[in-house]
Amino acid sequence: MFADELISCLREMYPGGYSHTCRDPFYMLVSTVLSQRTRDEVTIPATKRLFAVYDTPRKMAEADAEDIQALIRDVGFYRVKARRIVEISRIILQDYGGVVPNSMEELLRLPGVGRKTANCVLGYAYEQDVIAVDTHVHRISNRLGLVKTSGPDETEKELEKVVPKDAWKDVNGLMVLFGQSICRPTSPRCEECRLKAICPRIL
DNA sequence: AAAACGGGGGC
DNA sequence: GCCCCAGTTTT
Repeated sequence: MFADELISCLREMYPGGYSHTCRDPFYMLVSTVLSQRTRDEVTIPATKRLFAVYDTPRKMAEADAEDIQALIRDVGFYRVKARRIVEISRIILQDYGGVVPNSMEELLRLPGVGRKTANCVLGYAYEQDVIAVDTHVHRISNRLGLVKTSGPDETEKELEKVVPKDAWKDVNGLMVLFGQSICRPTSPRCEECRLKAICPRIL
């Protein structure tokens, strides 16, 4: 299967792409940190509860981490995430004048921000051509035989070779939607998948 | 390279 | 009750 075939197929399946609550860089950064190792059904409501109280880097920076913890108790790793969100906000306020940085190098200096989170901010909020590789993207790319890789960093490099550049920023959202509904981590719904005729079903 | 962080949902 | 999950940091 060729990557551009898969991408156009996924675009037909999910015409609007992934529907983000908000593409503001700070909202994208905080919501993406909250989403780490945690399902959407939990993180989306929790992020909305959080921003209903603290809607700017300044308010978040001045917040008590324990008050933030109380708002996101159902999110995985909520204690460390609450502390990191306060620290991230302080750095953005003090070092970047309240504006989320727009380079990989600067984003990686923020606590709790790795390549996946940084690429979500760069791709979704700043519209840069990057591929955010999470477990969905890594699993689906290998399951479909698009790449043969052992880790997310390697997957990112290999996908950049086979995916048309104008689709890079959409790969994550499309594969997350596909991975949540059809090509799930365990017990994928192959019978209702429109790719079943050409899928090698690796994994 | 492996462990640790962690509550929620599927089975 | 057990296993896995929109990762990142630490050992």
